[in-house]
This record gives sequence, structure tokens and C-alpha cells, in this order.
Amino acid sequence: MKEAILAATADAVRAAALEAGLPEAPDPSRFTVERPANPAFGHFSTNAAMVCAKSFAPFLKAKGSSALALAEILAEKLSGAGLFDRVEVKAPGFINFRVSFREWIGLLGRVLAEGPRYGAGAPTGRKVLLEFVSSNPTGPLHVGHGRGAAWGDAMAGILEFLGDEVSREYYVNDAGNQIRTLGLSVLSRLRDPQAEPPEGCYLGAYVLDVAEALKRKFPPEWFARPEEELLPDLSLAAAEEILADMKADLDRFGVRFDRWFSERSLFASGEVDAAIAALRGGGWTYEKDGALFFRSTAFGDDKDRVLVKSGGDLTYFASDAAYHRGKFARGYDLAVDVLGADHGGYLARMSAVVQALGYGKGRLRIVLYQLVRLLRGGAAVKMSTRAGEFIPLKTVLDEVTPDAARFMYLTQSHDSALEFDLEAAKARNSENPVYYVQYLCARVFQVLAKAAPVLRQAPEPNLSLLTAPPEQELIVQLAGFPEAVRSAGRGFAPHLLVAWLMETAGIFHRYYGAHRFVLEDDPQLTAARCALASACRTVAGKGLELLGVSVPERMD
RNA sequence: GCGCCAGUAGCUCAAUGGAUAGAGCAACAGCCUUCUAAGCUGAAGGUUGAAGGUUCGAAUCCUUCCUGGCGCGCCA
Repeated sequence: MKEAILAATADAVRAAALEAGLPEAPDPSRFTVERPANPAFGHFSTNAAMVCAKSFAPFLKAKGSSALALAEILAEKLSGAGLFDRVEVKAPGFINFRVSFREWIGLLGRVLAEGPRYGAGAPTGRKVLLEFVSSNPTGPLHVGHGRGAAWGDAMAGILEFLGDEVSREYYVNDAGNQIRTLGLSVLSRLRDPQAEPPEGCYLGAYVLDVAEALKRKFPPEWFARPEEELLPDLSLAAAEEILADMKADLDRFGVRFDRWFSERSLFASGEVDAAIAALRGGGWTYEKDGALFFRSTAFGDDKDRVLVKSGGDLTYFASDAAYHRGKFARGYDLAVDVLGADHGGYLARMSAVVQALGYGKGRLRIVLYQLVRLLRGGAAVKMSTRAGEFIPLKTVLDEVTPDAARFMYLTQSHDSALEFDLEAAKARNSENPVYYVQYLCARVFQVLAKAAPVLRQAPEPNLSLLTAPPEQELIVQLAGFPEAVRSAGRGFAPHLLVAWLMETAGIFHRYYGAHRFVLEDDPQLTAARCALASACRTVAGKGLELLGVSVPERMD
């Protein structure tokens, strides 16, 4: 609907420009069509006249405001488009449209015909690699990772729906010092659970759990080997143990990955060396103090970054560079990294690598989500993996349904710090916003079940019977779904879809409160209303599904 | 000190540069013999941190400042 209006507006501007004798028509990319907040301004409005007023001013003999004069000209052309009951001009140059009833009914018909595909995009051919969570296997997932998981999975669903080919990937840092540190931490606990672990070791209680699990898994001889032989095996076994635990958490949360990408595999395949060679070959490296530096400052980073330490060890940055190089080598057009705000420093250097390797800046999009503060009984809980003080995601999942947790994580822009109120997410009442939307779906399901006998008398719904104002409002709202999903996809902002769902639920519940769907003495109207209700459930249900939230048939 | 993010109703937050800044909680007054009240109706709540600037129009863009979060290792 919006597209049609936008196209008609652009046509009108072109025609007006031709008539007025402008050397060239104004750029239509700045035109917008939107739904005014105030219903008195019609269903849609465009700013085209105000945007073009300057270009037209020298060519129009306007008495007053040129924007207003231009709006009048455009409005006259647009009212002939056939879409509208009324086209009005309002100061300082808005053109407001009232779409005809016939068009709305036609739109509802299309929603019903398209079903769950309503709002879906045609295949774009774009291959997107969405990497998220990617928490190091040195400790369990905590409540912050939950935000990345919910966000990444929702974003993946939205992009898929819009026609991209999306892969969900988890990068497993299963190489390097931290894995060794994990091994040392576990070893220390195995030898003496009471002893102070060596400097730098992980201190969380989970280390003891891992130690116990390994004791059950391996025979005493396995542990009796000399430390230099045992430690590498122990480190890996511990990491695997933790990884399995993270997978279990994510599974409970309903987040699944297409690929778990191992950092070790990058070393095994020689990709890390190859990436360093590529950077060196491009002239982006230099040696200093015995270390190999990458000149990331050439692309705006604060300082150059070390690839190879003076001792010959590779940094994590080196394997990260190889990993990202591989993403494009594997044929992805766009790589999206979803990271916590504490990884902010990572942004500039990784963008620099991508550019140095000759890929466009726009091929990598890093989304930083601000940190999560968990509130329990009004008090914030501090998190720090190192000190072992954190709230595991598991704890949240033990107390809160996955639906409530997901929705809670997604209500806000990734740019704002999230206060996750455990009490609210746990509540099975109106404090918990997820139910507001789910209740829409459940209500429709119950209505349709109740209506079944009546509907047998009116097999074909006559949608033109839907003349009540809230019915119109509901149809107009459904018309906005494709746009809401597109905005969420384009802006990497799933919370916009959440906002649309909340709005839709509000309109629906108001309608539900004021009108009955099942009218025994009026099968025709029953059929029409049920068709509308069904459309609402299909579309809202699709929205929930994209966000990874279930669509219940009843609330109990 | 430098960089990123934020500052909007009592609280938590929305708002592709658009018209009278919106929801949800909380608090107030009502509505269940009905397709589930996890809902609805009504009233109330604001100098969008501050000051300048850009323009037809700014919560939104630019500059400066204030406050808060995060980050600034040859750690991971």
C-alpha cells in the first residue's frame, strides 16, 4: 500500500516538474509516506511537496508558500490515481490521503490469501552470515549472552523472512591461552578443592563442577599422567564439557545454530597463516620489538594491533582476522557480528582487517548490544566472569519461560542498556508484556473454535461487512506489517517488530472488548469478523515466530 | 585523557527529520451470568539532561558542556 502511494507521488512530482519546466525532476529518495499519528490527517501522508519546494520555487508563480502551492498541484494529480477517497493538503505542505474502503477490503483479502507469507520478501540472493553468542568455552553462558542469543536469532529470522539466505554461526574459541588457563583451573580444583588456584585462573564454582564431571568421565590413570601430557587433554576436555553445557542452555532457550565454527580448525587448515600472509602481502604489517603488527590505524583504529607476539605466539586477533577472511571466502555477502558492548574496541580493528583484505567496509556489520543488568527484588547483580560473580543464563531459564525471556530481551534497542527484571519476566500477569501479544493469538484460536458451527452457514466471508471503525483500524494496522518487518530488518532493530506487535495487540484487544465475533443470528457478519480475527492471528503469530516466541492456542 | 553507547511521564522504555512526543508498569475511578478479566473503559502524568546551530519543521542532524554505562594489554 505504502509503495503504491510512494510510486504515485513520485510520478506526480515528475509530471509536475515537466509541466513547470524544471531542468530535472527532484530526487524522490527523500519522499516519505507515513501513517500520521492523528487520524484526522488520513491514512497516509507524504512530505513530497515540502521536500521539493525549493527546487520548484523559481518555476512557480506562487503567492504564498511554495510548498503549499506545490502540494495543491500534486494533490490534484494524485486524486486521479483511483486509490483514494480523498486527497487533502495541509500546512505547511503535507498531502494527506484517505484510502478507499474498497482498497482496504482488497488488502485484507490479500492478507488472507497470502497467509504466513504475507509481508515476506522475494529471495534477495544475498548470503548473510550472522555470528552471535560466540562465548568462550571457559565458563557458562550468563544473562548477557542471553541478549545476544535472543537478538541474533530474531534478526536471523527477520532477514530470512525478508528473503536473505542466512546462516547462524557460533565461533568457538577453543584454542590459545584461555583454554590452557581453564585446564589449569580445573587441575587445581582436582588436586585440592580448598587450595588457592594459581594466578589468573577462573574462580567460578562451575570449575569444580567441570572437575567432578571429568572425574566421572575418565579413569584415574588418565589423570595420573605427567602434567605436560595431561594438561592439553584436560584443557580440551574441560572446554568440551562447558561447550556441551552452553549448547544445552541454548537449546532450552530455543536458539539453534547452523554451524559451530572451531578456532582450532583455522590453525589446522593453515588459514591463520594465510590471513597473516595476505595482510603482509598487502603491505599492512610491520615488525617492531620482535612482534608483527597490523597497521589498523590506517583505517582509523586507535593503535596498531599485534598479530604475532615477540615470543612467536599468535594473538586471538590473528585468528579472528583469519575467521573473518574465511567468512567472505565462503561466499557470504554480509557478515554480521553480534557482540556485547564490552567488545567495543574490537570494532575498529576488525573493520580495518576487512578493508585491508580488500573487502568493502559495508561487508561487515558489527552490532554492539549494551550490557544487561539483572534485577532481582529491585537490586542489580554485578557480573564478572573472572571473579566468578555472574548470573548464569541457566538461572534465568530455571525461573522464566523461554518466551518471556526472549521477549524481554527484545523489547529494547540493542543500543540501550537493558534492565532485565526477573520478577517481571517471571510474573504470569500483566506485568509481563509477552502475554499481551500471545493472548491475541490465543483469543483468536478460541473464537474460531467457538464459531465453527456458525461458520458452516456462511462458508464465504463477505469482507465488505467490516465497516466498524475498529475493524478499519485493525486492517490498516495489518497493512503496516510488511513495513514493520522491513524496518526491523533494514535497521537491524528487532524491537521495532516488538513495538508493532504490542500496538497490534492493543488494537485487537480493544476491538475484542467492544464487539462480539460469534453472532448466532448473523452468520455473515460472524464469518467476516472471524476472517479478520484469523488474519490478525496469522500475521501477529508470524511476528512472534520471527522473534522466536511461541504462538499458544490457549492461555492457562 | 581518548573512543563507543545512553540521558524522554514516578519506573522501564518506544518514536524511517514531520502535524497534538507514545506504550507498558505503578498510582486513581470503573467494567466479569457472555468467545478466558493474562483483557477493556476513563481520568492523570512531559521545558525530550543544558545551551547554541542547521531548516519549512528537531527528541531525532551538527557543536560545546553536564551525568551515567562500557572499553582503551605483545589479556582473552
